[in-house]
Amino acid sequence: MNKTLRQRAVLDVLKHGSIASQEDLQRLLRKRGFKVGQATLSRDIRDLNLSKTAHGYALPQGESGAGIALPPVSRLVREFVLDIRSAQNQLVIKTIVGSAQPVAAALDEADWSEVVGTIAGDDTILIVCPDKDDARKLAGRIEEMLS
Amino acid sequence: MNKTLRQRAVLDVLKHGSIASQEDLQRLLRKRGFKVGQATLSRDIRDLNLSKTAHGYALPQGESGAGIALPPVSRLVREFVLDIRSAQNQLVIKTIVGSAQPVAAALDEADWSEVVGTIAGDDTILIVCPDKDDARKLAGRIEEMLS
DNA sequence: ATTCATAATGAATAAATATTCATAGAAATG
DNA sequence: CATTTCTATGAATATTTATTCATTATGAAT
Repeated sequence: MNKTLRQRAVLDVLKHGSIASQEDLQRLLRKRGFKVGQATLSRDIRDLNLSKTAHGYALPQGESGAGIALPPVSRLVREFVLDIRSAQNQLVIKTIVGSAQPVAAALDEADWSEVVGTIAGDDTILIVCPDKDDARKLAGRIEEMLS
Repeated sequence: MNKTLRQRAVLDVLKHGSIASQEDLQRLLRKRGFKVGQATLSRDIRDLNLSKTAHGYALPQGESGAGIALPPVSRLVREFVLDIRSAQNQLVIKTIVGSAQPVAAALDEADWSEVVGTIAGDDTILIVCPDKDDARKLAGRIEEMLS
């Protein structure tokens, strides 16, 4: 039961390919480890203000970037991140199992200058920063979110 | 059987209120004299690139103003306008019966500087222009479309 | 005008989506 | 801890939308 992560995944899926139906979406989400019913997706789509066009579901127009009512990254971090360590220009983040992927995606999307790129396994994220200072700065920022 | 006018009417209806379903749309179109089945509306919606949001059908985003694939005003004029006369700063246009309203709406939307406003009955449109010259100019332009 | 092709359409139906109803799990409250 | 509330969810279902299959108009070409 994890609405937050799932809805982020929905948006992410949308960015990649075009989704013709909720059944499609259901299949793609299952690949990412989200096993949900069609009814729930119908609700997610409403919550995220997606619209259905002849070519599939689309992000809402006006809004900058993505969904209107998205919980902020900080909420994700607080909920799923267990530990943060920096080493050189890198950051290693431990999450509860299964959440690394989506949390990494969210951090990516946050589009912070300190983040060059991320790689996520099952419960570990590696973030590459431009340099040592950025890594520490980013670690600090994320740690604050944990409080 | 009049796809062109009907699709314009669909867009016009959209501008006014929000349409939650094709059944809604069907009802509103009937009021305007278009009697069509749901299947046809489903097709119109596809043709016009409308999208369905949580708050009803909406115009496509990117495009300027309205629908992408709309037949031009000229096509409407050629098909439905029978006669044009100018008098002072006014223009009187005769159409085949029942088409005056939608043709007038289309002329309105064309947003030409010569058109101050329009009033349409059943088979007659009155267009008010800023002055005599404009009326003649507009008459000329519309007459050309008839060829 | 007759024939042929194409487009538009509705009825019936298939497919997709939204909603209702019931349940289970969290979070708050006493 | 027990109780109450609230949220998220799925299964079943209702509603809505898309498509299929004929059928009828419209137009072009001879």
